[in-house]
Amino acid sequence: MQKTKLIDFPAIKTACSRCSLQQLCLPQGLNSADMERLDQLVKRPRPLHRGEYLFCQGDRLKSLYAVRSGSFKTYSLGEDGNEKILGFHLPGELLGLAGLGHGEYRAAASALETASVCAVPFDRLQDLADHLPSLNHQLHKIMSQRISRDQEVLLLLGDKSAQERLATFLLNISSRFAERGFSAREFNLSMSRQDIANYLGLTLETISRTFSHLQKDGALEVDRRLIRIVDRECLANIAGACFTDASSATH
Amino acid sequence: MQKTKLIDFPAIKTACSRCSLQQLCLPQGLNSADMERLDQLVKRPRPLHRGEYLFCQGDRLKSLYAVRSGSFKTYSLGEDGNEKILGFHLPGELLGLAGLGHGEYRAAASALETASVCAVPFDRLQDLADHLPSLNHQLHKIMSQRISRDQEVLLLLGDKSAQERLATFLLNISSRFAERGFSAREFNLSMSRQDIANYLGLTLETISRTFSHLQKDGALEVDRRLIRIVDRECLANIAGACFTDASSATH
DNA sequence: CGGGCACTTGAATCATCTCAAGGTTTGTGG
DNA sequence: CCACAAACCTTGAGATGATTCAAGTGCCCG
Repeated sequence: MQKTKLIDFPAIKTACSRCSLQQLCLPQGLNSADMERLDQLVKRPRPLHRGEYLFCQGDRLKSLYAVRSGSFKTYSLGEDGNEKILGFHLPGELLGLAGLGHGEYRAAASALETASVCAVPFDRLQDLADHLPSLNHQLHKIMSQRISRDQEVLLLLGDKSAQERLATFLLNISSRFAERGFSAREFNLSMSRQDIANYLGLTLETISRTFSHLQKDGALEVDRRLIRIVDRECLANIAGACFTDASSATH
Repeated sequence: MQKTKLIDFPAIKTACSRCSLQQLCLPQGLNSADMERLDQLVKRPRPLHRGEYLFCQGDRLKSLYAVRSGSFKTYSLGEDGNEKILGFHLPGELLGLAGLGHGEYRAAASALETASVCAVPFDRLQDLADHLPSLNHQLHKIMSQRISRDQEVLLLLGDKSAQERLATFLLNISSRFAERGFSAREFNLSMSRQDIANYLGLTLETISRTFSHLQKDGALEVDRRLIRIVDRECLANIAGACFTDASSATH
């Protein structure tokens, strides 16, 4: 009874064709007829709260997910039980791609804050892609970009110092916020220091000290999880100039 | 005149349908008619010598390459000029995938030893994939597996010690050799200590010391680049058991 | 045979980690 | 609304694993 209301209401409000994330997401480059067909596959489950799982490592892969709002972390669990964070995911980004070749999710995904997703049943997406070259190419593109993004992280973890890693991380987050229409200068991190440390291959204490240091250098102002980039150039220098964001606005 | 001979001869000898790498490579899962169509796209350029480039970072992406024999490294060049190695590539593996979303290669690839490849013009591959779902799905699968393989490397670089990294690396190489019909116990590394160090985010000296240490512990016998795994279990324990290869033969 | 390159080993240094204590914010129940 | 606990963050001091610098060996190729 009530169920119908609860499902339909957000479905109408968030059709791909009206979604502000269209250009960052799966429908990018699709004409409106194709987008409509994609839209029919998409389910929009109830929002998740901080800490809830979207999927777990080893679950059978049923759907790919596009982040609609909020943010997620994906992480792999070692048998010693401790997690290693593989990535943070903002609206418009796809989750579950690594599982596609194995039929099961390769990592767990959990919400860092209240968050919602679009779920796309994978087999139906693949069927549709078989008939819509434009969708298929977009899928190729997204997967390829994911490969090159992961490789940038390899670069980061390869031989950079704590300062370089954190500075690069912040610039990366900043430009991803900017792409989504938020401020590149000032933003709230949705993840804890512990999560950042884990992701960057450092300890919580080192992250904390490095934040203090960047602040003392005048590159940042830090207030708990609120970050303001005061001197972007300084930060970029510290990052080792390996990060050149020609595009990002100072919005 | 002579050109014709030189091109045709290897082309006949190495059609996908007769290639021993079929099951590891792009044609996996294709029926013979489809494989034939793929085969018609494939060019097989002259072999490369040690140190020669297959492509450079920033080159316009024309083809994907499948390693046919020998091995390659892919690496990204920082503007400070030093390289960061992103991966080592054995026969059957695809090169160039990260560039597909950008239209240009994101890293350089050079031969570690005399090596040959199959070149697949990317736009024609994409056209063909648009009409052959089985090929398309295989492409998805390969890209997805690449994402999850890269993520395993993130795990490795995240918080492992030098010993854990090198042990994991060797077990990984070993099982990849085994998949290709070579010995899992004894093999020649095609890359230098410097390359291994770079890849694992360590220094040359640390790699050298760690080899000595693993040898002293009785896990390995090392003679220059010839590695014999003496005590696989010991090596796996050192690797942190994060590496479980249920399948690999002791061939 | 000689020169160069790849590798090994040692000793000192340094960045990050570990351990430990203290502070601040947030949420909860009285 | 306050008191308290839990979670999160900061800072310090000492330990440690990897790096750097330096010397030396052995192998390959001309």
